[in-house]
Amino acid sequence: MAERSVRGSRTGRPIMALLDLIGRRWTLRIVWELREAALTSRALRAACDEASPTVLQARLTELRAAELVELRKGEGYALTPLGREFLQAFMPLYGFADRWAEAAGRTTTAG
Amino acid sequence: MAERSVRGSRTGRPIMALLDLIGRRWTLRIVWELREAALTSRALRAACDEASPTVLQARLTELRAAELVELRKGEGYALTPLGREFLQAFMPLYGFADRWAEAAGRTTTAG
DNA sequence: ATTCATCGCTACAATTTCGATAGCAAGAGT
DNA sequence: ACTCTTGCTATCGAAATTGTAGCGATGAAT
Repeated sequence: MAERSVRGSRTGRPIMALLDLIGRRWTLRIVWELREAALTSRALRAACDEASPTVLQARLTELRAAELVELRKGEGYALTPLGREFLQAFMPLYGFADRWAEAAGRTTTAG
Repeated sequence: MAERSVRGSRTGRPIMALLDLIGRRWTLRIVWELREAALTSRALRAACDEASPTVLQARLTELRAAELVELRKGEGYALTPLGREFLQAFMPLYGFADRWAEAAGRTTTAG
């Protein structure tokens, strides 16, 4: 089977492709900001701390090719069913983030 | 509380810090390659498709600061308990990757 | 003690990517 | 036609990544 257009990691294992896709700036953030509702490109930009449209557009193109995000006429960008499935699989990390901030934050940064 | 040294996303929410940490090239890959056993810096490099030691070292420093990875004398790099907890929270995405390759691969790439 | 291999790690230049700003073409409403 | 918003592109300086070479330290064998 042909490989998705992801950089490096030519092992063919899906996890590598996924690791590569989400291991880019703003990719995860974009998915995260779309978790509740569809956002127009500008609303999304605002949600992402006014990140430059250059990168945002590049990431959105990648996410659309990956079928995690789609552009709906009159609504803006939204998660596809597959995208929502991804988000669901990602959620445990949201919970971990809190425990991590609690544990690591206590010892590394000032408490 | 002082913020972890993560780029951007000054919201203070742990998830943003985590999103930012793992949204960098090779970060997730490194954690992934350490999932089973400790690896020396060179073994890790080999596992990561001979990625340049410059980035690897930078990511390892970040991961050590985040207390997800530690350097053990005579063993090399290994996941900390917190790192293993992270990996556990990440595992659902491993399962998703397969479904994703199945679903998206069928429509985007040749099938 | 000297050789040798391996370890974690760094220097450096070239390339790639990102960031910030400005602006375009298309569509809807007036 | 005018205005406003939307998705998207252009440009260029700044920053990150890549690729290669090599450092000092450590441990084992001679």
